[in-house]
Amino acid sequence: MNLQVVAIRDAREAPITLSQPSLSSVFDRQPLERFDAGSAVFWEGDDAAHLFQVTDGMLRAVRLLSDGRRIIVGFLRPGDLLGVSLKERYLYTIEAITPVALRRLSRRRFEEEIRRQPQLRDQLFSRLCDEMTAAQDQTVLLSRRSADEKVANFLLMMSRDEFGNCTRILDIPMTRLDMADYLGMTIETVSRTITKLTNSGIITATGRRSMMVLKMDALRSLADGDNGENWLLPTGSRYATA
Amino acid sequence: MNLQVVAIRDAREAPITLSQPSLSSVFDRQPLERFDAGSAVFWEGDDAAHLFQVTDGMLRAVRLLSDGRRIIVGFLRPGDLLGVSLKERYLYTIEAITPVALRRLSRRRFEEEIRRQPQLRDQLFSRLCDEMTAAQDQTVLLSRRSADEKVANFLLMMSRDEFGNCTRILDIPMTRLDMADYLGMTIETVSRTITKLTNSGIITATGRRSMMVLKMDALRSLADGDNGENWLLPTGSRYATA
DNA sequence: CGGATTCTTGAGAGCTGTCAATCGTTGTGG
DNA sequence: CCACAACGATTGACAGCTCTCAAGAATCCG
Repeated sequence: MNLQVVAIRDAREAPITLSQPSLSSVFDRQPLERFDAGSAVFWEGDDAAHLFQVTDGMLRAVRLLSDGRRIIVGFLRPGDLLGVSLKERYLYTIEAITPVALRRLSRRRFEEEIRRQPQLRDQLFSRLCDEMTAAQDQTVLLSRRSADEKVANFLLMMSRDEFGNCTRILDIPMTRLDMADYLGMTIETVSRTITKLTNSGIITATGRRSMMVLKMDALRSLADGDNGENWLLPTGSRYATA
Repeated sequence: MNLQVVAIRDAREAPITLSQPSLSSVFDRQPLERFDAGSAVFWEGDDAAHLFQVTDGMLRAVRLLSDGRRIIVGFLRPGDLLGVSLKERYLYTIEAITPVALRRLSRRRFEEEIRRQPQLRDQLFSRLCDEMTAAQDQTVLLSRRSADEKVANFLLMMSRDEFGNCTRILDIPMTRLDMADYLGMTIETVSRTITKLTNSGIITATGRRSMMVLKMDALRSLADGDNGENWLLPTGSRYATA
């Protein structure tokens, strides 16, 4: 569920034959570059001279508003492409949340490859369309959903690995502030919501930055906004809404 | 500020030479089709068999969530293309707000034209990128801004004509519900906010569905979230925040 | 161990949503 | 031309949710 130009997730469904190069394959020969946690790969406003493919680790795409508000446009994981744009300058800052490994390609060379291989252009185009519908969904999530729904959706997003499979054990490398700035909330509300989910037995903390989903169904129905069935407090049910 | 695949606004900056056909020129020979206000051009889930270019009037792109919530993804004006997608089915319903005139092209023919003229593909690609950054801005607008800021931004959007020029006289053909579902608010809050803007002398109603901007600067600073300078109540200033 | 950072928790206020009543306009039919 | 219904818009009262401000707890790192 990455946003827009932020990250173009490569197709993983179809096995790639040698005669049908994939978008990510153009990065294959590039050397690995490593960035420490907290360091920036590029800054908003920089000359958009390179594209990167994430090989390992997690990053965040950050935008700063004129009034100082900070917005996280998306999180990036292995397989994502970043820096795809037809603009002259990057529209957001990319920062490493964990130590990361990337492969870099100059924009010039990337565009050459795209030009040389029309299939790549089709792939890119198709990926852009997918990203846009994802952006639409994110817009809906942010504008019309409660804190519970937002956090539930976020946890579900984190529960999917890079291949789309669903795991019960979540690795949450980002801080509460990152989550808040991604979901359009404050860190306090994020914290309170997670506490509520924990108290209701839907999730349990297994470490400082990891947790486990105990009731995946409950989490899913929360994420969809099915608030009718009081999921909170199996006994006592102070919050009964029926 | 149209969203994503919803509407692809054609380039208007550069004059188009005959040897450099524009995206919209492929529609030029198509006959005009007219739709009454309130009627639908196509429905969410329909086979995405056609593309349309808006010639006259205003439309809305609507999505319905599983729980019944209604979301307006964008408004469409003359010059906009709609139905652009690589998906099999339309992702939203298009309804005419006013009487509209459209030109229709089958998707097959549109794709043929795109294939035949690589420049068109470039234009389309570039337009998609623009729309995605617009979608990003819309996401920010919805997630992190107050009712005042949302409405101010909406009015500014409506104050721009199809060529990007700014007018003081606004034509607002859509209902409060449309605005509410676009901005992620309720009709009551929309109404209250507009009343507040009117009382503060920033806008004034000139008709049932039209208004005039009296203080464009104030509207702009509101839209940007500059809430520090108490714009409300020129005298009395109950709302002083300094 | 001590400081810095992050996270949690609490109390209170403000904003927006909900419910409900009223007003104004539009359109229809007598 | 007026009465009336239908619809949209406005306004009010109230509740609930989220933010703000603040303090304290937990964790990390030197």
